[in-house]
Amino acid sequence: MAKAQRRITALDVARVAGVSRTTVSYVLNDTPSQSIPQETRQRVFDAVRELNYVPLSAARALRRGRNDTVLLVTPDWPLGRLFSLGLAALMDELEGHGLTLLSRRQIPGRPLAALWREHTPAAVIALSGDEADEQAMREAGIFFARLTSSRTGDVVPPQEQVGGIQARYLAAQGHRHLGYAAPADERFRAYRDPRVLGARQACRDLGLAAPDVVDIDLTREAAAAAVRRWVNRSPAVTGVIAYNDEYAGALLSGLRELGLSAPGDLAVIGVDNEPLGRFISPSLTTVEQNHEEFAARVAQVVADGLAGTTSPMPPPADMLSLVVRESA
Amino acid sequence: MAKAQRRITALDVARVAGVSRTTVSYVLNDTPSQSIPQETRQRVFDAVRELNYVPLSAARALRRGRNDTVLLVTPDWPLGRLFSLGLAALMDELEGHGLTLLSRRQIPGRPLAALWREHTPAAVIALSGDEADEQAMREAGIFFARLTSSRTGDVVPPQEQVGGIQARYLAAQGHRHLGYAAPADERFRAYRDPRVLGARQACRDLGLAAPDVVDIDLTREAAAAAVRRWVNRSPAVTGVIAYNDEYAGALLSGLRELGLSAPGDLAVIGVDNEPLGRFISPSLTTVEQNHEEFAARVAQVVADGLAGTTSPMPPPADMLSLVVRESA
DNA sequence: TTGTACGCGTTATCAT
DNA sequence: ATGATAACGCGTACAA
Repeated sequence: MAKAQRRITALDVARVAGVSRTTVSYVLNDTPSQSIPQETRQRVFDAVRELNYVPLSAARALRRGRNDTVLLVTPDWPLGRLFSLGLAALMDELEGHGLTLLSRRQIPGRPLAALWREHTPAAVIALSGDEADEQAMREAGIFFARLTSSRTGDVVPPQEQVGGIQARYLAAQGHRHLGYAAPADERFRAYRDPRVLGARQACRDLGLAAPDVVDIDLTREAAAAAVRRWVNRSPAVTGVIAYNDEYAGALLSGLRELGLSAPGDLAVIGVDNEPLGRFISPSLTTVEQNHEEFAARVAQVVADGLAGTTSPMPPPADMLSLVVRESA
Repeated sequence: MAKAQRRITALDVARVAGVSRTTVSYVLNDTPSQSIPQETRQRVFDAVRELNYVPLSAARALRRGRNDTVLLVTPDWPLGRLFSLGLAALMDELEGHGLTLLSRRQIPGRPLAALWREHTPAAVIALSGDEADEQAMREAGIFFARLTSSRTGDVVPPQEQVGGIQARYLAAQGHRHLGYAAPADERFRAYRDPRVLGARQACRDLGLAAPDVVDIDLTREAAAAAVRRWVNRSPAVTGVIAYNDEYAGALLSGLRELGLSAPGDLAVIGVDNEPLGRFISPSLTTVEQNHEEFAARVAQVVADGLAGTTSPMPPPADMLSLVVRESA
């Protein structure tokens, strides 16, 4: 039985390759200030393969002062669908850039600094962040990507735009009086408020009355009640913006219960392009947030930031697409 | 302007607290073999707070030979919905145990060892793994959690059980001749095959004929064609198992196109409990895989494994629940 | 071109 | 009960 065997270090590689440990390091990091003959390099590579040597990230990090990782700081409220699904994609994208994603939850009281001081990542991704935090990280040489920022532009699609797209589409279909089915659940505030705001702004820009916002629970009964309110209103609401496809589904269900249908009696538009939306009747018109595109964009911003390249950062609206079907 | 300031180390804490570095380390890790007077401990804690000291994980890892991280090795085929959604939850759960999740994609050619040798995690989570890999990790003192294992029992719900539950439910509703709507897309093989197998086994156990498996694309037309085949068969198929809710939705849509309906003409049961399933008509009967429970279970297994506790590992079937609605 | 030597911050062994 | 000191593996200035 083999005794618990020692780790294979760069020194072992050096011995096998018949060079010094320094040379191994130079070759593996191809240090620009050193020129190693090709033959020597090959000997090192051969030894690496033979020994299955892999550098210990902890030692690298200790020495270089930073890890080849990206720290994702997640908020304490529940992540939306865009984020949950984008997470796996983000990991892949970053790995393509030689980076490993690790994530920690943001504790409201605790300062952000505690997290990156502990992990010393190459970059930090956060939904939002103090000016002070950002400054401190800059000084520490850590690239900081803030996903939502009113000043520098967002990486994440501004939720205002989501509401705006919905409102404009309904208006384009001839609807003059809109409703908004918003979640009563407080936990969705972070998404709900900007979406409602965006819809309201779009209506104002279009010269329409502000949408009639109704907070509903996610039940057919609550949805039916809202529908009744809208159709009986005068002037009647003819198009309604749903917070997401789930709420849109509830509205469709409520309409059926009342013997009404979309889009004739009430047009409905959702958000998220849930898989079932295309198979229901009427099929659901919706706004899709492409989470893979989202992940790719975030990864690109980080990679560019680390490379010192000024990230092009095209408008995030590209990540939003309108999926027109039958319900509106 | 402050010059790029030095890191705050345990030595700084020691100086402020008026003790030695060693004592600081003892207090912070409360080393069992040492008993430090309460007053000294407090002085150390105060100094830590005052200086906002946070231990550098890289240095810890280098010295202790392992990180406080869990390495998730993901397969190279696309992760299912259970996994994608469970990922965020898994991160949270592990953080609750003082662990940080980091993930790397499994490269088919590359040995698993390259990954954990580099990161030296406390534990590794993988979908599957060599016997040799497992052995090597055991020797290296790394806990290995294999999510699917035919021998030791799975952490992830066996997909065979999913198919079994679906088949048994339909049988309990009186259906004697079943169909299975499977994805034609090759990328779903890893889930598709065990689910079909489970359904087939359940049918055999129940004395039913094997389900008529039809591979379909995710379109209404393909679904309608399959439906036509089933209802015209003799004996007619009266209940059909869908690979997931999306395929179930396609079937429902196909039924409508043919002027038929569920469950009267053909009962349909799905998998995943997609959000829209409860609002469509007929509402969708389905098997739910609770991804949060899944994440919690995985985290528990890892935490128990690290603590040396023998994990209780109750049957993963708890993670599956039947959601009975109208469609079957 | 290659080798020697030091330090990164922490934990653990051994004295005191 | 506390302190001095030696590793952990790697990168790099400097010497040869």
